[in-house]
Parts: sequence; structure tokens; C-alpha cells
Amino acid sequence: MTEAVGLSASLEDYLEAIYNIIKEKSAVRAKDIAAKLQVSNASVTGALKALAKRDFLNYAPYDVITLTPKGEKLAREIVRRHQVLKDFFVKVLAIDEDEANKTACKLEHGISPEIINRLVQFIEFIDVCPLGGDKLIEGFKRHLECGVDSNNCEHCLDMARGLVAASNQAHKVQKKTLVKLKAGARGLIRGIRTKGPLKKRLSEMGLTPGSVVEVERVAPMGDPIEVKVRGYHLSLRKEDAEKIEVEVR
Amino acid sequence: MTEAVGLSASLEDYLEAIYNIIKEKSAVRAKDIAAKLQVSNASVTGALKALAKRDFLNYAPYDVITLTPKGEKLAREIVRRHQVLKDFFVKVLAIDEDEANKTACKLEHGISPEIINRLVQFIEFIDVCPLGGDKLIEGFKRHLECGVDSNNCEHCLDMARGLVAASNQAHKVQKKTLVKLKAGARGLIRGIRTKGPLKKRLSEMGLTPGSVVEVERVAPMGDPIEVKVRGYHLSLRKEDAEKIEVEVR
DNA sequence: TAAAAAATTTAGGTGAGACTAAATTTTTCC
DNA sequence: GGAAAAATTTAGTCTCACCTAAATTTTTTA
Repeated sequence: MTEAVGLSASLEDYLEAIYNIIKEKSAVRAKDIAAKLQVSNASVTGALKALAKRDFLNYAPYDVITLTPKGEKLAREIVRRHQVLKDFFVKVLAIDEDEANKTACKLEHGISPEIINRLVQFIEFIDVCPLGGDKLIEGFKRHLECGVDSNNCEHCLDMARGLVAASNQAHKVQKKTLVKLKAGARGLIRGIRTKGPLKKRLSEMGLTPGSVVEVERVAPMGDPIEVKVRGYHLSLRKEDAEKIEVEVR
Repeated sequence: MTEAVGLSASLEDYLEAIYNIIKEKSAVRAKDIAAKLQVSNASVTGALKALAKRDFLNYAPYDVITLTPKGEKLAREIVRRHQVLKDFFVKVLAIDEDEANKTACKLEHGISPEIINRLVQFIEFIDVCPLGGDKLIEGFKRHLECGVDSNNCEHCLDMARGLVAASNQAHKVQKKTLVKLKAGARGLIRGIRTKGPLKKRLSEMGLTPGSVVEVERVAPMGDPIEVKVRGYHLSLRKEDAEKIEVEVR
């Protein structure tokens, strides 16, 4: 007799839609729900029955639809998750509102309260911390404006140099190949000394001039070398790593 | 003839699991996949067929399982999404590794490349920006250590005061009730001047001493007042807002 | 107020993705 | 090399969440 495990993502969507429609228009019609969720009217009926059976809403065929206290509470929670995610995307990551909403819709299910709360704290913290504040986010936005091709933007390169500097000891700028870096060190990629298919392959992995590469582990004989670039974990052969010119300091 | 819409979350999970098992042990057995994803062996067979049909892996009954180039590429992409999310949770939000992994698993489907890239940029930016850097994240962690009851921690209160200050004009600390705040202003809640069910209700909405409340909109006659606290959007009646003491400056 | 229009529900399917149980193939080990 | 064990696949169900088409109820309007 295990019940009450929580709602499926789909039913959460229905509950959220109902909550939002009530807020906007105070009356909920099945048609509106169908329109908002882009499903057929028949599907809505099914969902309403499922939600009613679990006591999230009051519903009888052809009757008005209202949320139960339990339903209202959960709906509010879902809306909050959505809002927090959207806020983070818009305010911190500078994603446009549309995309932020779309993604929030997809992620809002299955994110723990713990992480949502952290996110709220983080957004507030960024706002307020003497080290952060609006300046931080403004700086980030400026940084973003340089576009993807960060190898052509001195501002971005300076950023990246700072990132590199943070993890190393020496203070003079040096050029090396990737094989010379020790585990934990970071380098700014300035060139790929090869061409043809190999160059293409390396590029596809994210190893392009302007991006920062972090050495994670080096195998006993220096081969292979595990690195991280742009979120990808890669294992490079020594001979390939030798082709990659990096700047360190 | 619309094909190639992308994989379902479930199939992405299988692909990811296969990729990870290959990395660890170089041979993939259906049993391992089943164990990793906590599904029955029979379910694995079904998924393998589905993935093979779409050319993500090479598979024939009782034969060895290998990824096609297409499968490998997508798998790498999925693993990257997972990794980026996990990094963000662990490094920025200071979530423990276990929880970070679990949540990354749930969110890694249906997050756009755009947002993933922004996250990478943001994590790198935080690391490097003169205004940010490790100090920012250390500060955030210290902030978190104060626990949930931020009303008892001077450090947190100072943070919150800073947050409040950022949105207001006056520079002297003042105590007011929430009704006195204009749209856009933030206040630090210092007390709730009521008790019983109303106090409980307000608390449940997140209106507790120590948290920051932001006024979003005030209706013509000052009633109701729309506010945001801890990610929740609330609509408060004027008479309730009068019960809430806030500190502004 | 009754016929037409609109909204909603029921009935009957489909496909994805899981399961159990039984059959089959591969591997291990005596 | 063959029997026992292990792994894998097949067969047959189940639930969820969607669909279309037809029936029913409510609302509108002439």
C-alpha cells in the first residue's frame, strides 16, 4: 500500500497550469489547460481525474475545477521552483526570458528543495556580497558580449588569463605545449599546431584557441593526459597534447 | 517522415550508462547497465534494440555492444551536461557530491546547449573575475554555514542588510512595516507582529525574520501587495502586510 | 425556449518504458 | 566435452500519458 510518492512530471505540469490560470482569470476551463499545455481536451479530462483521485483538486464531470488546500500548496511549490530557475537563468546567466521559461518548465520537476533553496541563497548572495553584486553580473554580461570566438577578444583573453593564473605558481607569461602542464594546472589555448582531420577532431572536442584547459590527471608515462575543456572531460594522447599550444603564468 | 527528434530521457540514460561503463571497464554487459540504472535485465534489452535501431549503437542479440560514432558523440554530450551541472552544484552551490550527481541525472535531459554553455562560462567567470574568484564562493559557503535560521547570525543579517541597501535610496537604517515599502524596494524582515494561525500562515509562505522581502507591485489602494520572498511570489492583504516589520535603509 | 454552437467527457487506441516468468544462449568448471 | 551456472533474450503484461472520434452536457443565441 505505498501511495503518495509525489506526482509525475506530467501531472505537476497540469497542476501548475491550473494554478496559473486561476491566478490570471480566476476560472479554470479545461480548454485553457489544454491550450496552455498543448494537449488535447480529452487528455485534460484524464489528468483532472487523476489529480482529483489523489485529492489535489475538486472535480466532478462538467463541474467547476478548484484546487484543494493540498493541491494549492503543491502548486505553489512547483511555481516557485519554476520561478527560481527562471530567475537564475535570466538574472545570473543572462538568458533571454523565453528560453529561460522553456527550460525552467523542463527542469522544474525533480529538482530537490535543497538545491532550489541554495539557488535562492546564491542569487541573493550574488546580489549583496561585497565581492559580488550587480557589478559581478554586469561584468559577466559584458564578458558574454564578446561572443563565442573569445580568441579575438582581448577582454575575454584577459579573463581567461586570470583563470589560468589562479591555478599556477609562476607569474611570468609563458608559452608551452599542453604536455608540459602538471595535474591541476590550467592553460589558455593559443594555437593548435596541426591541421586536417586531427585538428578538426580536437576542435570538435572543444580544444580551440581562446578556451581554458585544465589538466586533471596525467598517467604514469605521461600518456594519456586527462583534461577538462568547456565542461568536457577528455583523454588525450601525449602526441596530440604536444600539438596544443597553451599560455600559462 | 519526421525522425531524429532526439532521444527520450530514458534512452539518454542508457546511452550515458553505456558510455560510462565502457570508460570504466571497456566491456559493456547488459547486467551492468541494469545495475547502474536500477532496471531489470529485460528492460535493458529493449533499450538496446531501440538505440541500435536509431544507429546509436552496434548490437545484435548475444553479441558485444559498442557505440557507433553517432552514439559516442551524443553520449559525450550527455556526460558533459551531467558534468557541468554537477560542477555547478558542487563548486558554486556547495551541494554535496551525492546529491549533486542525483540531481544532475534528473536535469541533464532537456537542458539546452545554450544554457549549458552559459553555465560553463559562468563557472569560469566566477573563478576568474576580479570581483569574484574563490573569495566569492568561499564567502558564499561561509554564508551557508550560518544555517537556515539566518535571524540569529549577524553575518547573514549583514548580508541581508546589504541586499536591502542595494535597492533603496536612504542610507539610514529604519524600521517600518511592509506596507510602507514602495514597489521595487526590499526589506529585511525583523519581526511578525501577530500570532496564532495568521503567524503560522505567513511563516509557511516564507515570511520569517531574517529573510529578505521584495515588493513587486502595489495595487491602487495599497491592497493587495505583491511580494517575493525566498522565491515565492505572494499576494498579501494590506492588513497582513501591516503585521510585518521590516528594516530598510 | 428550443435549436445551434461550444465545451467537455467517454470510448477505444497507440506507443514508450517498465515489469515477471520462461526460454535460449553463452560461459564456467569439473 | 558436457552439465551447471550465469547472462541474455523473448513473450506477455501493466501503467502512463497521450491521441481521435463520437457522445453528452452546458451555454449561447435567434
